[in-house]
Amino acid sequence: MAVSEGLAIGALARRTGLAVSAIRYYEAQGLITPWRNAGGQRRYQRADIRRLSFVMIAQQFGLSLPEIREVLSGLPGNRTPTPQDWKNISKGLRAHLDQRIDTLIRLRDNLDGCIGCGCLSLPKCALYNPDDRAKSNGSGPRYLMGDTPEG
Amino acid sequence: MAVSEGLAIGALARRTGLAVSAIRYYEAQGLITPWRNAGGQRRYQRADIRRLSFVMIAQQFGLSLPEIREVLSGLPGNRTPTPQDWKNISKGLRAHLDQRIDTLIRLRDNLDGCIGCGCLSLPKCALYNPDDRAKSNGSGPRYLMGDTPEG
DNA sequence: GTAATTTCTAAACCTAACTTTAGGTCAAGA
DNA sequence: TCTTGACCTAAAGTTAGGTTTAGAAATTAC
Repeated sequence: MAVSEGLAIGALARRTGLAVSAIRYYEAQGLITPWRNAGGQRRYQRADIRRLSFVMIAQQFGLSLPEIREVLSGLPGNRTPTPQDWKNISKGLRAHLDQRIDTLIRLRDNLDGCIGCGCLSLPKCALYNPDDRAKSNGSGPRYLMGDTPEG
Repeated sequence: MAVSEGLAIGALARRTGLAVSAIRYYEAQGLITPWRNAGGQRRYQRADIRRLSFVMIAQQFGLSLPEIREVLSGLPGNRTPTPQDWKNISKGLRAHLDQRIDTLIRLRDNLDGCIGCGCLSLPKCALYNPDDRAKSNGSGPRYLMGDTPEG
């Protein structure tokens, strides 16, 4: 089995820990592009192990598959990615992760002062209208914990 | 409209920013329990505004609806919750959030040293076999970014 | 050469968290 | 009173991220 023959999908699955069905699904989502052998079976490059590993890590960081596809598009298409190539696209992940951590820390720091404060009066509260919910729809202001002060 | 008549579902929706359909869904999930008026329509207490606000905040913290139901079960059933009641159940949220933040910070601190390091050799990597993925199935070791060193 | 694996495609199924639709009832205002 | 808007139920649809199934073809092992 020459190297040029590539990896079968089952071998790639064993190397990455992913299910075969997941790998085919990722192909359908444009995250990985195998070629086909004479019999029509998928064949993968060794570099695809790293590619799928990157997908798994990025998922843990909270990126959706379309977002991961976007990040991966920063890799060179005409050659096997180098360590520097991976380093480059990882910067975007880092920024994404920093932002998520900041948001959570901000929420945490407001939890005691808000739910726990005893006033429960809100709109003053910092948990009022947080980022994620604000962008998710346009249906007017939201009053988290938003009873009127005397409520 | 006496206070004892309670809030209609549309009023509750406006006060919380939630969709009417979402409030009915939460009822089906056991998160909120309105009574019915003579005509069979749902009626809510003013305290339910705060209850739903709590649900929304807990969701942002990453809790599932069953988990939130569990947390809410710590509230007294026989009277309107006091600020201290809310403070008490918020402690569980705080712990949950602390854990999530720790996990993300650990992941972030390993990102540069792993994807970005240039070696890409892994299983040595700390991103290898992280918590969430490890518990999610038993299909053997996982080699995130797991090419062999010469790959 | 034959048997056992593996792989193939397409389509259906799954969970979470909701929304939408359809057809009908209730409530509030002029 | 009448009309309009709010509300009701049940069921189906939606999105993300996959898994499962079924029947057929390719590959590998002996």
